[in-house]
Amino acid sequence: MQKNLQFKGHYVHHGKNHHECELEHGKVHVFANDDVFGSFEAGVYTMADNNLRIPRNQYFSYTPDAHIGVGTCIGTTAVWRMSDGFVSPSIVGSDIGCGMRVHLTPYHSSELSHKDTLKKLVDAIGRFVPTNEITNTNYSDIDILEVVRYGLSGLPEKYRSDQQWLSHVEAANFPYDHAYLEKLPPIIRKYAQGQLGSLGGGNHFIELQRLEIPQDKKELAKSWGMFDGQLIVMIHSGSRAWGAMVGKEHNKVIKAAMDSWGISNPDPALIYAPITSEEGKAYLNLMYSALNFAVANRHMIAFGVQEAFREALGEDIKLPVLYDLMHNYALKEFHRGQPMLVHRKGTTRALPPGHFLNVPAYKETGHPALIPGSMGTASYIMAGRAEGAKNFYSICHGAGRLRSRKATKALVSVEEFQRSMKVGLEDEILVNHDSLESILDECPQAYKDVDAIIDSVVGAELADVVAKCLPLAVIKGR
DNA sequence: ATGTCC
Repeated sequence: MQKNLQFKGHYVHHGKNHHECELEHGKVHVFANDDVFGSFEAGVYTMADNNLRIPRNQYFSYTPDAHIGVGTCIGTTAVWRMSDGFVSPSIVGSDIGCGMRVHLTPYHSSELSHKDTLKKLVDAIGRFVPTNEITNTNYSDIDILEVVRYGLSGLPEKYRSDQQWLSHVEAANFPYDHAYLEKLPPIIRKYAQGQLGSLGGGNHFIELQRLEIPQDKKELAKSWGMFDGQLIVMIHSGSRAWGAMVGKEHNKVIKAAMDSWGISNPDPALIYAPITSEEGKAYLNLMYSALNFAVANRHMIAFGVQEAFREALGEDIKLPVLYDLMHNYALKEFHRGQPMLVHRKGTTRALPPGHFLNVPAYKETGHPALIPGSMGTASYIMAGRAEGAKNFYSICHGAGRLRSRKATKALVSVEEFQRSMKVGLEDEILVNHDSLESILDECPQAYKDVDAIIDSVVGAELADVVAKCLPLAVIKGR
């Protein structure tokens, strides 16, 4: 048996980068290479054990980017049967529907790599896509109720920007019982109306990136419309105040219900309800409203980016969407012959070629799985493998935070951050902030090494790298 | 993550 300094219990080595750790209340599957596995903090196992106290869990795992979160680690895949299982706002995460989107451009990065051009683009994107908490994007012709009811299909015709706008997304619209919308505080609609198409803060970003495609993936990449050196736009955002409020409200309601049911957990922040309970149903229905908002929000961010390209470059170009998917949600999926509720908190679905859940456009190849790195480091576009079935087709969602925002600010200097962004050098990564101080907690030193995370996933045969995406410029909120 | 805190 291999040694893991952090995990004291018994574990089975299942295959390369796949460990099954026995805890008091069940098992957690960990997908990580030896270095990453050895670096896991002890607290993630306590957290797993608390989660495994939730009755009738069918599967629980960590991707290599796993780290401590509220109630449940970010990097968790947790599965219950629909018939007798549980739904947990804590295992969805606070930013419901948080996810990734990539748009392709017709440009080779060398055409736009001049600093003045990039600066112009960054500046324009900053104006067309607000980032602040209090935003007013002024899409007054969009009915926010239509958006949360029907997702992308609730957007007016004029915002349907390209041929692929509805077909190249993980989910354009989640149907649910709209009567539950009446239970939300009315003020939420006002916030949402002003926030649609805005980026938000924290780890959310828009990046201009350059593709680097491995030799053996050139053909697949070409079939996805990608080429070596291509300039692409990567977007990371979620459901803004709408999802935050849905989560907050139901945390309170379900917490009270747990008390009345006599359910308790060592971690008071871990909240869960039977799927068939009224509280569980209410959360699931409104979670879908947040997923609808999130995908429409990313679509509208991309709309703003396209307007910015048009203004900055003076060309009427199209930026077709490659794909849009989420890494914070609970989805009903059929696995092992029955309907299951698959929670992914900071994990990304990567369906393999031929899988029936793929959208038609990617049925043959599997869909692109979009994995962001930290600021100043590479992001990745992956493709799922059939072997991913062992983890319910979940892979990592990014680099994964290494240290808290507070600890990062105490440890890393602005100068170190500037060096990471190559400030002053020829290949400086442009940022939409005059000073990096206000976003110091987002520096690469705050995150794990994304290359080690990707190596873990590839080694575990969950997915392959189709393209490495190198950052040229980044737009962040604060 | 979040109109970031009752």
